[in-house]
Amino acid sequence: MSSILQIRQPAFVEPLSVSLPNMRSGRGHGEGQQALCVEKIVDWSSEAQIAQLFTETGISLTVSRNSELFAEDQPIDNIYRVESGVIRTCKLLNDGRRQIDGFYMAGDIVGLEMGCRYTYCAEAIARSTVRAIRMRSLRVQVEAGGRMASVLWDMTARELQRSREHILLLGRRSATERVASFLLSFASHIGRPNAAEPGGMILDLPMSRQDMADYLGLTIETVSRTFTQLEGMGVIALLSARRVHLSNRTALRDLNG
Amino acid sequence: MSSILQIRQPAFVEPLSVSLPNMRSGRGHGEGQQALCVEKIVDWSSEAQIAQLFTETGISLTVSRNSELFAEDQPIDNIYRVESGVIRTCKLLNDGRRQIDGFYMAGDIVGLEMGCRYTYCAEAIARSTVRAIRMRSLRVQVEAGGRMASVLWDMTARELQRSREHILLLGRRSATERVASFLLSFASHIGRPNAAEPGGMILDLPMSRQDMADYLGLTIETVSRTFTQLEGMGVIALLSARRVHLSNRTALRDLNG
DNA sequence: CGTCGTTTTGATCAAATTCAAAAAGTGTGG
DNA sequence: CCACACTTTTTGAATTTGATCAAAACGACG
Repeated sequence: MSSILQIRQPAFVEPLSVSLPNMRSGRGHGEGQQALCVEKIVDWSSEAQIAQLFTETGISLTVSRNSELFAEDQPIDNIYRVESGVIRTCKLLNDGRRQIDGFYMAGDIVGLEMGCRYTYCAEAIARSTVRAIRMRSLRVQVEAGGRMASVLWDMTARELQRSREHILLLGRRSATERVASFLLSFASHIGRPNAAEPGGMILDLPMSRQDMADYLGLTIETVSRTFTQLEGMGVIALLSARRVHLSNRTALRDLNG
Repeated sequence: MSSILQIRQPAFVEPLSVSLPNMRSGRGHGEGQQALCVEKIVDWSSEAQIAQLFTETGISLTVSRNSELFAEDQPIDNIYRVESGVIRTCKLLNDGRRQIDGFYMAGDIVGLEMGCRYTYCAEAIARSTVRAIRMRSLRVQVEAGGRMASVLWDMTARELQRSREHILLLGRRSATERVASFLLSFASHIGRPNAAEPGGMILDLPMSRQDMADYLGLTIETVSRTFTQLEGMGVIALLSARRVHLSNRTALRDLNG
């Protein structure tokens, strides 16, 4: 029943072999004070601490467009922090159907998994640079306790939260709502949360329609049609295929369900 | 566009007020040895450790059918371990659409969140008992390091993994695949992974069709139709609405995509 | 300028939803 | 034990949303 006959050829993806020398973990940091409970504000001190850890003890790598950082089922060796470019993580079904879990940009952490093997793969959407550190060293740090243990836990929990938002989107939102929601969350992810830039803001989308479709659980055609539909409604303007002007942020927010 | 006019009345849910006295966190446990990397095997020692923590320092609560353990946006106070019954966690859209994230049964942990407020709610599907411990005390334990820090990180990561599987299901699987997948994963969650019980196994589903639909991103009608369709294919047998005989586990596995 | 990959648009199709109603199950009180 | 009210589940018919198939438009690049 409902067998998918047409198999989309997955984009050719270069494997990337990474081998890092063993390294000692960075020195443990002292007693961290309890995280302040300010809602919706990113905890910059932990962000900085993570950044420092990767910059000091991480190894820099360049991943070219469409090559993979790691593959599904590959033993987990490293964890990565994106320095530039964009990484997508995704899962594949045997018939080629693809689901993208997320897009990771400068400052984001990719590969935060605890099992023995990655359960999804990570590929570069555009030429990217990342810093890698050994997963093993993170584990040691966590067991050592202190601020770092709680920061890593926190990061994982935040990822889980994002993931649940994604579940809601895929399970219960219409195509229009999905695209609207995507534009808004990408805009805020890019680091321009809701600054009321007068006249709206311009968004450069680094990913293809196929990537958006695979993230949103739709087809390219539907994504494309929804964009033109939103343009017709005066909510966005398409400066070019990948350059969108969010003219009416409020309307967009209303559309998102 | 695509406005949902008909608003499903969300099932009436009793609020539950829980207030626990402050408690001291359990004593820190000593140096844990590195977790063995045996794939797909549940780490029973950490499971036992968590169980012990909740049993020793947790407060027991009973939640009646359809009453809530905690609500979305409520400040995070406790974290819970299910002792009996079934808890569902879900998110609501303002027009009443609901998405269920997961079903939690004996031994499962509910409410593992790091922000200030819950981002989803938890309700009992059937009368359940849970043990609650203060989130604050867990944080202290994590910062203290040791085995517990890594166990909690691990649990959160495992939840994230489950969540990504759910994303794949909602984004890229057909109705039939979703139901097949649900039956299999529920069967293994219930603790009977793939024991080749000759003649198949009987599964008692504690949740309504509405709950399954809201978990699978479908409607009750589609779930019901899919069940009868699977029965017609000889893959399952419906002993009663909530009692399913998985006659052909292999076929079910093939259906799941 | 021609080629190749991406995006848009159009026409048709199918899967799942919606609307509607019958059937089955549950619990209550006589 | 049965009658009655009420909820859940199943089934049917019509409708809708988004998918599929097909082709044209667009853009980047040699």
